Amino acid sequence: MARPKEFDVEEALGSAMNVFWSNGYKATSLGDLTGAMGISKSSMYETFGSKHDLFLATIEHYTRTVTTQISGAAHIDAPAVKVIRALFHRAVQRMAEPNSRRGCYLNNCAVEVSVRDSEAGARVENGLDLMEEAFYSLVERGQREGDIAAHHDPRSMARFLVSSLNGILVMGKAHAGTEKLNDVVDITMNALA
Amino acid sequence: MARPKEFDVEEALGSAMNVFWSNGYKATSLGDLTGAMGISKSSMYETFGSKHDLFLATIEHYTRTVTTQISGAAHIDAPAVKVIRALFHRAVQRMAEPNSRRGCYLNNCAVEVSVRDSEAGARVENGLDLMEEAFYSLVERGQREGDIAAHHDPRSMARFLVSSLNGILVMGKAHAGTEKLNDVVDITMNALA
DNA sequence: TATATTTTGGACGGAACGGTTCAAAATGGG
DNA sequence: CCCATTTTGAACCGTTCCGTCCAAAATATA
Repeated sequence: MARPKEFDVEEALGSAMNVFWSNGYKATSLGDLTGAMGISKSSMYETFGSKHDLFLATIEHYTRTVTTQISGAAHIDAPAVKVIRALFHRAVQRMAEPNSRRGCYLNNCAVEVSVRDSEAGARVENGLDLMEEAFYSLVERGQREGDIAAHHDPRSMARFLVSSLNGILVMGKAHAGTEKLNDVVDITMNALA
Repeated sequence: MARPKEFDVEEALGSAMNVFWSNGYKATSLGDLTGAMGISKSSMYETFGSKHDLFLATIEHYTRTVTTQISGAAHIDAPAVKVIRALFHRAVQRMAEPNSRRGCYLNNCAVEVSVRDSEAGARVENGLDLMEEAFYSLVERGQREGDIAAHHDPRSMARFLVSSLNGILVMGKAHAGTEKLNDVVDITMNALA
């Protein structure tokens, strides 16, 4: 038989995503990518096709990981509102760590390329929809638990949460401190009541 | 005497800003810029110094225009909450027009370059602070008028509004429709009460 | 060992990029 | 007309970039 693949495709995808995430699409060179992925340029083209194809794959990769992450948190045995608040606080905390101030990958992609790159745009839209879906089930549970006012449309509320989270992450890119961001989180959580 | 300047510097600055706004910093070439500005490469370097210097100048230019715009709206003879709502609705409407789906320039700059370009980052931060200041006076007025609950800290509320607006604009980059965005606006406005 | 496949590194091409420089043309006031 | 200044276009440099290609080395199975 033949020589088997030596590198884990999914792991290389994650490394590439991290570079795009930190630097953006245009500012990332092939050298940056292959360096982080730990493979040669030849293998990259063989496996993923092109820089752009690789980019699209990283968006899907991110969507896969982040939605399972939120969904995982949703099944924690705690009131839904507490879970939501924890998700927001963790996001704020991330923005305070100097090496993690990258925000949401979908957010970054939406801003940098979504309008001009329809292939990337479609994947970003899909990813945000799945994020909304994850929040949707949390909102529904919060309403059943009585912590979120029943008169709210859970669909709109889920959208509001996704939008707010993205807004907070953008603010975190410009402002360093976490206090300002936590103020915003508090008001956001009050809107659920 | 000498030959006078033939092009309006402020106007050229606006044209350059529009290109950066639509394409991002990295994806914008000198040709794109000089083409839109209607001047030669030589004149551009003579007047602005470099692509990066020009970029920084456009951020300041945007801050100048957008803050005077919001401050202008703030002096309209209408309840402050109505003014705020109108500002949000206009932003949503802009995202529906195919050629205006560019979001907030400060937002775009924050996402694309703020973390790695400290010079740009400082200017973005300053711009967002001034936006917050414009909303702050609106919130204070809204509280005096009785439309915004007095127990809210106006500073935090102003931050919340800036953050929410940015979140909505990011969502608008991925999702085409305005209905979803208006849902978010409604919930945001409810948070003021 | 022979075979099939993966991986690598490097070379290469063609293009685009940012930035510099210069000479010539254009312009308006003295 | 003369002069100071602006504007232009083009040429040029060195760099970086994406993508292609290939031959050699590495590897696991039969």
